[in-house]
Amino acid sequence: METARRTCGNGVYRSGDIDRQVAVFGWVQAYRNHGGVLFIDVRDRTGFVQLRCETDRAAVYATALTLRPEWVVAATGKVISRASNTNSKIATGDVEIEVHALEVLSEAQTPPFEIKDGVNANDDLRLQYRYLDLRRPELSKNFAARSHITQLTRKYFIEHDFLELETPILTKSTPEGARDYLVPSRVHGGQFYALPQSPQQFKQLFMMAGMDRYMQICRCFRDEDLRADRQPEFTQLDLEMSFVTPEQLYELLEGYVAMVWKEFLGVDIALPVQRMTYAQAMDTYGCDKPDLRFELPLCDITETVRGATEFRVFTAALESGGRVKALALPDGSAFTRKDLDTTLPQEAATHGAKGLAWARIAAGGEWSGPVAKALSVELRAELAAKLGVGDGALILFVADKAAVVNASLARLRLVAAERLGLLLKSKWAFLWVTDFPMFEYDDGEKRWSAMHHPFTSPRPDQVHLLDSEPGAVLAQAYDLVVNGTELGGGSIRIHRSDLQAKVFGLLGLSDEQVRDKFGFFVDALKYGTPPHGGIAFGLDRLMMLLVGADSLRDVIAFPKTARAACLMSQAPCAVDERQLAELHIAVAK
RNA sequence: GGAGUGGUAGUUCAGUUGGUUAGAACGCUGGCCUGUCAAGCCAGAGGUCGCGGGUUCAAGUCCCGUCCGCUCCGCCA
Repeated sequence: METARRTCGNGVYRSGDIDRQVAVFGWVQAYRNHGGVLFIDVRDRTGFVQLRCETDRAAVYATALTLRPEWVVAATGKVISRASNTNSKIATGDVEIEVHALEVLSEAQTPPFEIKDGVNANDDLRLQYRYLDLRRPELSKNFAARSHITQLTRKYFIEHDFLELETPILTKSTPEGARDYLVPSRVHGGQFYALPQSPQQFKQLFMMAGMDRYMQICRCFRDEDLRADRQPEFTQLDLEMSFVTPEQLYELLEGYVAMVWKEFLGVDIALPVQRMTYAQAMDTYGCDKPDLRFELPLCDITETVRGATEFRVFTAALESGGRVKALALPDGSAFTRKDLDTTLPQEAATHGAKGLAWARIAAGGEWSGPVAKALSVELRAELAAKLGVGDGALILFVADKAAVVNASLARLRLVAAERLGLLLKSKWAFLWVTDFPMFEYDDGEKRWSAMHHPFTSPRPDQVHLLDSEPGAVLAQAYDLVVNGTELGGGSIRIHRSDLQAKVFGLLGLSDEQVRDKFGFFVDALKYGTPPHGGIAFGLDRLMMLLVGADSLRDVIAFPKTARAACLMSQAPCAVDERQLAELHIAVAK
């Protein structure tokens, strides 16, 4: 029977199949023995169907009695109606297979956890037995979805005249950016390749080569610490176009996400997507990827409180050049005294805030809370008006350096939204964040570093500021944010070698470093480079959003742990001396 | 590098102020059962309380160290 032809997926049998002679293959998900009749649910990735084995077929019944969960079986028989015993909770619940022959193809040890949805096994156990976890329908459906999305993606961009092109995995380590994963060269002792953090330079070289429109679904590697939405290797939808403006890119990519949301979720996205500058986002929401499924804006009250209160927390922050911002919740009743004294300050503290001040406005306009008594009646009225809140409101204040104020209030905004039930998975808020600064100052290294990457073009109207005021220069860079997740980011690139040289100089790279690290690239720029730009989408994060996963591990088939290990294969691991010797490597003890 | 949190049966968990033989559910094994579909009923087996050290008459429980999972900060152009 191993050679019999499978009729179809187990989850697709319906009443229209009744009386068909069929062959069913799959894993035993459950068996229910009623003495004279025995039911077996046989699963594959399409679902499961119920086999019915009866004592009057002695060989079938004898085999059925031996079955255990996760054994692999083959059965032939006839699709029959369940008559009065249909089960509407199951897709195949109208029918069952009357088994005429049954064969065990593989026995299975008892698995370390049950293979069914809603399983609560520990993450480490699930990762160790990933191949078993992947049998669970709620996980395997994510990978069918992923396949669907990659096909839709290729189709969309090929239809828009893109070429799908490949770039090297063994490439060159560059300064700037994330820590590289290095690969030692056997042939060139003491030298190393780097795995790509992204194909950035190669895709620009494709533009210089006249490829015009490039796309790739490619793996990228960054040796940095992990998060729920960050793995050391991840998949990017990588794009680059010649002779393109940001407006054209927005239009193309809005078309892409609209197509994906429509095809996969049946959801119509309102186009065009809302836009906001980086400066607006930081001012209003305290972060560069605001979740706009809900409002709850932050309000800068620095100038309102300056000179108007003796409240030490505020005055101390002002004296050292800091800011005071407020997050006003029109209805604060969801927050207890314990939240205000403990939970919320702890959240704020993870982002550097030394404390959290708060005030409630009771019915009748009476203010209470630790801050209230330090605020005059006039100031209270002014704040309430500025924040647009009245009776029942809760106001959270953070006073500190601007970066701390923004980060901690942005965090509290999300905590509050979660508590208030505003993080709806059925709601989609798309946003382009534009006009990022070119550079941010690296206090540790005492130099400017590129906010996006060193190939990002300044806005044409900003070039003249490069010499005088690099911190103020705005870039032609943009991020696409969905429900507070940075889904993708890109920029118009520098296509003139003199401008590129200037930017490298501002980043503190010497001519020698530029020649050594980017020599081929700056040479290429001199041979007729078209204006070009592009974007990269995090495909894994896109999948997280589409399937509603809370972790990248649910959309990456064989993911790594928070310490970048694979619990299944036990990578990374030591290698033997002989391998190291070939690579001219000695491990420091 | 830092902070938080978790680790007890195959699995998920409970385990009080340190005190008798560490429990439950599911799973597993055996038996019964002809309409279940989270099948049901009966019986049974199953424990290095992550690991190491310490305090104590006595440690799953307290202390110190360490390993591993998860979340977050730093980091991630």
